[in-house]
Amino acid sequence: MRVERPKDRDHGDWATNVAMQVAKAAGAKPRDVAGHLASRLAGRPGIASAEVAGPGFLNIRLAAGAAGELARFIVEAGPKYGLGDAMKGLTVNLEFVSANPTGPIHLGGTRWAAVGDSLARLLESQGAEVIREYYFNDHGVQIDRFAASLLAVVLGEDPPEDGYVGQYIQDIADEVMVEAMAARDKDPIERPRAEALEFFRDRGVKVMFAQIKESLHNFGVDFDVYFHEESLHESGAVDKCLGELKASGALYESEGAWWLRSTEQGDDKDRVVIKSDGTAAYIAGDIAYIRDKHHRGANLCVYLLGADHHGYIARLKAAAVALGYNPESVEVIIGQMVNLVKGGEAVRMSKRAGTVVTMEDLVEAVGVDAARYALTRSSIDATIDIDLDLLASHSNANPVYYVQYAHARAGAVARNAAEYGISRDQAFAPETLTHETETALLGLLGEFPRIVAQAAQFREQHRVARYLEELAGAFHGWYDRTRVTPQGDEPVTDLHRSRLWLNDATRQVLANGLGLLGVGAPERM
RNA sequence: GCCCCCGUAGCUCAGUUGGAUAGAGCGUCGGACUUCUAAUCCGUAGGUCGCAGGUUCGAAUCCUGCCGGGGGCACCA
Repeated sequence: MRVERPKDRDHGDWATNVAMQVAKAAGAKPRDVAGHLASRLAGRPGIASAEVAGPGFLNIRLAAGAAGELARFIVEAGPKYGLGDAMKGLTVNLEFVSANPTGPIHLGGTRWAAVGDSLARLLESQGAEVIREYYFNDHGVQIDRFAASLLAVVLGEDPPEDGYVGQYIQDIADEVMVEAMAARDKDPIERPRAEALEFFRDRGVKVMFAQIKESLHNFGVDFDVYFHEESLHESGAVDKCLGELKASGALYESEGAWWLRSTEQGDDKDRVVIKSDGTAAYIAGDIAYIRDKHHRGANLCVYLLGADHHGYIARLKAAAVALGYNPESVEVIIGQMVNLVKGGEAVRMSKRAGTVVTMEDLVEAVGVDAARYALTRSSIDATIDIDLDLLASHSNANPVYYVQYAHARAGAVARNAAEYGISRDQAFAPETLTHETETALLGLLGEFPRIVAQAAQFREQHRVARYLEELAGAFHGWYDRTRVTPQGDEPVTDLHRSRLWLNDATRQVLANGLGLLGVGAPERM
């Protein structure tokens, strides 16, 4: 059952299918139920008409003043318009990006940075407390390979097998060397090989991580917690956790290894947590990490992962269950991949071919706003193509400008109105906002809170972007056919003043919506 | 083989968790600036919603099967 804005304006301002839904239970025909409701609604304050239509829809038309009052409400609510409290009391640990510190963040990670931050804003808009978290995999063999790659380039050797290549390896190695010299450390390359490797591992990761943090910051994404996997091992948290899980029977022993019952959460097979040589598998860190997140107050752990990590869902939920938590306390959101496109053709990103696009490349090419908007306006279920040339163009193939322009335009209207002495301090006559573009605009403005609440509930930030495009369209149409300032020697009337409220209300909603996407709302363009 | 995502206008994608005549942008074609920002607006053309069944008052949406594209299936991390 729902009350919604009908697609067809002829069907009124609001329409509901309630009569069809309850007809069976009421033992009456849908149209009869609707007719009864219509007669009860008609004549109530604010309602102009209520009619039965089609198989039993109830079409409701609001009195002009009632619809227009919304403009005042929005302007007075300001940045708070659109907020809700459906998630009050919920503490969400939202983990995203978590790219390995062995290189810069690529397009894929950039998508999760934009989406994750937007989801965080959406959850917060509904009253949830959100911890933005980045899990820093600084423990495994890939870090050893990274260190070996740095050392190799300093020594002028060939990169190691499965090592990392690219200019950034040289740059980081240089930076590590410069820092070593400045600190008057012992020259790294004079050290024994094992010691030199450890030196580059430690310093190299620090430098790489600082770069990643800076890129994210410049992208407008700052995490509350940068969590080091290494710390779970160093503190003994992993060992302690594993010991308890063995003792409690949450893990079982087979073929000399200890297993997690991930099949109970839909996995193809159970997963090894403690290898038969007694060492911990990667997943052991994940388990201890989930416990740590809960201990830090999270009652919902959300993971935003790429499609290539789809297999993690079952094992992360199984990990929660093994720890005694509800599997619902772990939520894994899987997003599809990002493709690089040039001239209409897909380009396979390859380090060797030099076709890798990083977060910094993307920002440099198109700017933060265009980048974030392009990455958040699509459903995460859709694979997206990024065409740098297209995004850099200030054309309508680039809807971020369409929305931003609407905001800037509303700002210009307000400035002009001020010059004419039109201000919101004077009369507001909501019943004067009767132009068809005004009815449409007011209708859309009224939907914003519901759009935001649903976007948060379904973890679908793209709904906000799509809504903003629709709202911007309605605003441009209104701008084109009505005027806030008088023409010629026309006097200023209540209609002009009332339209300023509508203009400012629209600007507020555009700003609030863009804010949820982490995209700027410029005053001028 | 099994699991996940996708298939909607020439292209890129929405489609309010089952509603009324399936939408937007780009691209076509044609219009609108001597007055608040033309990064805009108005009009036009374009569809077996991958295919076939099923569920019901009603399906792009839910179920089953098939076809096509992408991703994943380690005692790696």
